[in-house]
Amino acid sequence: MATDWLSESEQHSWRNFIMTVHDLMAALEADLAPHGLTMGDYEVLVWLSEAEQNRMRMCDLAGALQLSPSGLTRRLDGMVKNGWVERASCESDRRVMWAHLTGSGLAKMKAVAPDHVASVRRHVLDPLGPEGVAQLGEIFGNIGARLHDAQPA
Amino acid sequence: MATDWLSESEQHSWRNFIMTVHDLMAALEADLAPHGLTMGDYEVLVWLSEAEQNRMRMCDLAGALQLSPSGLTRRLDGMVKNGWVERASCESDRRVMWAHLTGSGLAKMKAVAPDHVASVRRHVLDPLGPEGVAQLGEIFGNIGARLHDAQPA
DNA sequence: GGCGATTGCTTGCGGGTGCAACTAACCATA
DNA sequence: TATGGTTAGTTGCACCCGCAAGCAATCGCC
Repeated sequence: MATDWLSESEQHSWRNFIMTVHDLMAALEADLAPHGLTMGDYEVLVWLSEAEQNRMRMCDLAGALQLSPSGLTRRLDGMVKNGWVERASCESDRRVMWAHLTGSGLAKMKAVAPDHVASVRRHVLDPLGPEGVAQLGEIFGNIGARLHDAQPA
Repeated sequence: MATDWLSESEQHSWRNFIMTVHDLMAALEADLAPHGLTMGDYEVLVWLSEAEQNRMRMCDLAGALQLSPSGLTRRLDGMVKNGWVERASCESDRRVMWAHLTGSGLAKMKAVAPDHVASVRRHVLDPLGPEGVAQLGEIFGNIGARLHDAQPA
């Protein structure tokens, strides 16, 4: 039966996906490394730069980054040390810590973004073309929809 | 210019991909966890079970798993401790260590595979349908081809 | 045959992450 | 107001991983 194992073409697609994702992430990390940051750092910069007043609550940021609370604490430690982010306590709820993008962090973001965008273009968007990019979005939209349907139940 | 940043649709596709991959891997890991192994462990079982005489040289296995030599050493440590894999020295080249799948490891593989296959079907193949699966393979084939073209140069 | 270069694997070390436990603060209800 | 439950964030611990160093064995070339 087709349900007990994968057909040859299914297996080909699946393994292609699994192995290429690994290489792709490594390539993106490698392109970002000369700038002194990781993909994780970059995503912090992106989210904070797009946030109102360039700041987010730790818990919201952790959710956005798909990171555990402790994971975010440690990641921010590094970014604070680099001067890209500041912690600020919240007046209205003293449990909350704001992660606030500094001017230096915003400058870093603007300096690095073009390179990273070019990297994504080179490794992903250009090889796929507009049609492939649309398919990529649709495919992972479908997978994500199924995932989020099942989980919160 | 379109080359300095991503269009809205490009950004949508890209973020959808990045975030869903994270959730997808977490879901696959979670489905595998009750069996007492990780995706990494499972992949070792797959490669060794498909290998000639159920064994591979460490360096070849590391390449197959996209793992550094030290990473493989540690992963095998765990699998040896669980009795799924044995190390065996090679007669013809005494630098080489064979990673050899034990009977217990093969049994584990056969016991777990149907569940994992079902997990992949549920989270990926079913939501996409045959056409989507083919697109998935093509997309990452294209990305992978571009990656491997550039690197070895 | 011999010696430098290469290959295969392991170990030390540091970085990144999640889980569980903990503290602090907020909230809801009596 | 008092108390139990919830939420936000940090810290301790363990795990996984890659890099660099080290060691052993093999290969290549004189």
